[in-house]
Amino acid sequence: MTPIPEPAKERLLYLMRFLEKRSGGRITSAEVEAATGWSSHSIRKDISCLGGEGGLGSSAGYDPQTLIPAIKQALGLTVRRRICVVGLGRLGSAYLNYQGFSPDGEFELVAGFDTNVNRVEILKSSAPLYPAYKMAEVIRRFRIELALLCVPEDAAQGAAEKLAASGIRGIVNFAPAALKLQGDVAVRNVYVIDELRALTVKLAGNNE
Amino acid sequence: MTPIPEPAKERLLYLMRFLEKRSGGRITSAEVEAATGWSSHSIRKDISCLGGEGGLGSSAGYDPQTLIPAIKQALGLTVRRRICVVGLGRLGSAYLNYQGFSPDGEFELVAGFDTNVNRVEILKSSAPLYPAYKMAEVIRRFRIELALLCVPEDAAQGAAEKLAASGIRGIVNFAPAALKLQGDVAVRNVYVIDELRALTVKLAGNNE
DNA sequence: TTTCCCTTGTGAAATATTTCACAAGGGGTG
DNA sequence: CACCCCTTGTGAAATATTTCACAAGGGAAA
Repeated sequence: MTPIPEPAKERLLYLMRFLEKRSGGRITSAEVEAATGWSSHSIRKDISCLGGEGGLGSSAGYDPQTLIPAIKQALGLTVRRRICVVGLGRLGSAYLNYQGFSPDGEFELVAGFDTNVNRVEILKSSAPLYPAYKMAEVIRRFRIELALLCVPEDAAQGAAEKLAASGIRGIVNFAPAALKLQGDVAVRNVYVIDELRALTVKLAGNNE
Repeated sequence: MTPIPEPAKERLLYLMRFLEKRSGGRITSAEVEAATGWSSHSIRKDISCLGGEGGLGSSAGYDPQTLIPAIKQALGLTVRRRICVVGLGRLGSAYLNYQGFSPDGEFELVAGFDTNVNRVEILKSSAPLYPAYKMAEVIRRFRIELALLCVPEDAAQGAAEKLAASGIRGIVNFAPAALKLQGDVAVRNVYVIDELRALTVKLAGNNE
């Protein structure tokens, strides 16, 4: 089968979230267009990448109950992954207590790390917390695959290297640093200033 | 001049951040390739979109001192914008105290809002806090253009509509909701589960 | 000065992605 | 059943983006 275009993957991810939140029965490409702004053409094309899995049949439109698993399947979101939070400052502890990581969900939060031993002892959390020097050991022991990197900017590169050396497979980087890593560690950068800048770029673009 | 491709804008934004953090003199497209993984060809092409502004001349490579302002200029990042935080839970208060929004920087944080009046009174913050019902008034009075939307999922759509009605121009949405808004409000969605999923998709893609 | 090496800038070719147009098919209604 | 309306699926055309190849030019060294 022809590979799924990169932009289509991003759209399918977003569509999946939209479907998960939405109640109601079958959904048409026109409804998705109204909700997202993408053309109904591209939505149908994206869904057709899933390999004929999508809806059609009894009534018109797609059945979310069928479509969501089809997207997960096509995108490889079928196995559960264990994750950890590195850096337990304001942002890190916000994610530590985030309710979206349920033990029976897609992602299971199994550890938090911080260099500050005090913090590790004082913070309360449903996941166990460890001092940073135990990172490699804990990541290996629990087979943690993904990390939320929430340390300050100047510690980000060092912490990322430690994570990579411990065998982590992917990092969501919240620090404003351009991480440079050996090996095949996937990185997604999330940085609020860049998001604000991107909004500004869109605004400026509208005036042309 | 030919418009800047959308993917190029994202790269330029990232490149700008990289340059801001980097010390040292002129930078070559080869160095950017090593740091980011993009081909040096596309980097040169991106920079050439800036309209001949980039480096060349005295020594080889680009001068960051010239390049950064050129990118800002081309992308329309020249005016300062006032921003606010809506929803002062864990995530919202993390951003309330984020040091990256300096009064003399690109973005100035001038207000925080929450429906919980208690929180508004108790939290300490360098920006003034207001109860949610004053949102429209405060946004208009201070000409706030952008918002960080940090409310819980079920309050997101309502708060976003209120923001839109108050004349906000752009929203960074941290809630797992697909916002649907009238008018020309720009939206960027930031959702940690989607980022984790995107990492998983990359990992799955590597095994093919 | 001349030569060599390393760089950028850019039109053209190769790819990738989106948009389009229309065939095909289900379901309800008369 | 026959018709109509509304939907999806998809090859082909139109665009957009990336990659390539190479001309051009600065700087250092002999």
